[in-house]
Amino acid sequence: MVTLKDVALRAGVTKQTVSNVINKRPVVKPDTRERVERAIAELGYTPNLLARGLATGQTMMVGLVMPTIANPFYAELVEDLERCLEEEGYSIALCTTYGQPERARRQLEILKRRYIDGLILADDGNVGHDVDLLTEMGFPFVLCASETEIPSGATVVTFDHGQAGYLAAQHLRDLGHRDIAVVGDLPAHRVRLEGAQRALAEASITIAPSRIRATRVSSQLGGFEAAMGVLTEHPEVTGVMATHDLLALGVLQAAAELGRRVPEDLSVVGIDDIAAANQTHPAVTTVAFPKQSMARKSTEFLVHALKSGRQRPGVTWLRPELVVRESTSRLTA
Amino acid sequence: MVTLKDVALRAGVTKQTVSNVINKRPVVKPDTRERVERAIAELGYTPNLLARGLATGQTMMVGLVMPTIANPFYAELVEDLERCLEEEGYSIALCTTYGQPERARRQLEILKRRYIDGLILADDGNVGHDVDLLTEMGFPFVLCASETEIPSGATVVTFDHGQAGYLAAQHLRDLGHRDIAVVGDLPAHRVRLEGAQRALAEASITIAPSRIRATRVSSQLGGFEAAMGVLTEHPEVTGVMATHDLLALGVLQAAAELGRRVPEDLSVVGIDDIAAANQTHPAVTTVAFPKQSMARKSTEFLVHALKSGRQRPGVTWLRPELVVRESTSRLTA
DNA sequence: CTGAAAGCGCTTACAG
DNA sequence: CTGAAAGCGCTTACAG
Repeated sequence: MVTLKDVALRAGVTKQTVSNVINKRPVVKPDTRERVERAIAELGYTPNLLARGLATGQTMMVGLVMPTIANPFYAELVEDLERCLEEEGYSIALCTTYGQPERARRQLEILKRRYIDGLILADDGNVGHDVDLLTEMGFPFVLCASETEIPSGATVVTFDHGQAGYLAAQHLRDLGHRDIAVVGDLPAHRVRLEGAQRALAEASITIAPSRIRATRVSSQLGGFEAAMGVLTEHPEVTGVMATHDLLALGVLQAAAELGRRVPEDLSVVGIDDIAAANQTHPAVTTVAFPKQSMARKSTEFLVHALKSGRQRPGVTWLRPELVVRESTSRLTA
Repeated sequence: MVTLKDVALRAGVTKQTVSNVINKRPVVKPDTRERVERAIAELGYTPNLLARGLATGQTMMVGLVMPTIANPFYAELVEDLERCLEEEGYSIALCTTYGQPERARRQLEILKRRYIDGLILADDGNVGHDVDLLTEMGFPFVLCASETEIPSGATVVTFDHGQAGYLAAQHLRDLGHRDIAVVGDLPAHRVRLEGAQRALAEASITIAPSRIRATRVSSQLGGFEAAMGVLTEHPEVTGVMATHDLLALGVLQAAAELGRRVPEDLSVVGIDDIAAANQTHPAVTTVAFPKQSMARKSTEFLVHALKSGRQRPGVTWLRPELVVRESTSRLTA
């Protein structure tokens, strides 16, 4: 393995000068610089990041703490973050917690010993309680918050879930739907439901309690079951809002099972915009969360904290957007 | 930040002795050991992994190079690997390549500079060509191979894709199906198709070329389109094998669209056993790849190479397993 | 079983 | 603009 010393020897200068060249310090005479650069190229030298990290206290690694990447949402967030962080020269150490606080703590302990520069964590509602722990660990961090309570005193980037519900319901309302059912991951998605109710209230529509169906499990299957129930009991429903896309996929299946054509007989709208939502037939109209903005903002805040040396607490709200596809249409009758 | 020195000072010994205690070298007198351990606890000392890495050449990090974790298969593999590696004390640095060789090369370059201990890469058919590059980089690596050509000279863990196709088709065959269609990601999944043909040949069944449909895109939508085509043109088909589960989901949708009940009118079998396959209604019968075994084996080989100091080239084949769910049934008249 | 010294490969003041 | 020295926090022979 070739080191600074080898390069210095070859170029006939000291390690210091080589270091100056590498770090682009404008104190090296042009011809010296060129000699050093030639030696670097000839030897194929690349700095040992470990040694540099030890010397400078900067490892150029950031830790990513996620509940699970088996959930496409987090997987995509990780990829977006990786791209953003890469541009800034950072590599990522990945830790998944499976929502287990004790596991999260252990992972953080290890990251601390590795002296990563900073941390981006997706709040699954557990880690948020550890803001104190995180703060006392001493390195900058940014929280990508889920729908659960927004922790204070931290730098947080989060989505406006109420607005998402609002947009989904507003869309159904504007298409003329009046008898609307909700298939939802409740009470977790309470805020989304409230947003929907707000949109409908503007047209003096209320969702009958009998039309609001909490799912047994938060999956496609759960959406299927809930939709089978509500659509069988209340066939007059013309629009269904699912509080997330996986449920919407289940609603689609229930509609097929019951012989109701989507969107001709039934409009279905979801929230999240997972990839699968655009893979079904018909493709699902949904409300997209700007994941890429979340990645970009989080990176921006973290890098700022890293460079300035101090963290700027506060909450940044990201606005969701309606994506109209094929599963919704104007009420005809 | 508390260091070895602080502990040594507090315990009234030298750094060497503290190091001996930490590394559990059985050369420390019991009461000295206890004194040191008390000091460690009181100070809350944990070794700086960066410094240790520089001194020993062991960072206890392994790099994971994956095409993308947006594909649930790789995401789950990463999680399984994380769990296995964690048990051995390793953290993971994640790199996604998006199947771009040039990107992969850049990522490897950075990992090299970080002096990770070893590498596990999922072969997306690109990285396999870089066995030479990898070998010359000098650290141990294990390849989790995809269906494409198996690189030689490396330590490889892979699935028997032919066997997967065999099991899927054998299942349909044993249920009495004779007119079988294939919806496939071809030619990529050629080996799976050949396995299927082998199983059917045992019962003197051949798949008519008109029944083999390559998908336009390798997604649920692609499966839908291909199935619509083949089922419309050949309504006498009673069983469909999809070369992977995402396609099978599309086949299910096509069946619904065409008013054919699954499994009463049509049996559908997939391959992969992605989570979604067990979320649909009906749940998809499929052939599962033992991802966890892949993670365990890969970790085992890597750790062995790390400890023994040399890599043992060779290919390990992992056998898939049939998982019977609701989308297949015996052919009735 | 314990102590003093050198080294891992960098960077960073500090003289010249 | 360049050189000699100390230091980041560990580990590892090597004496005692």
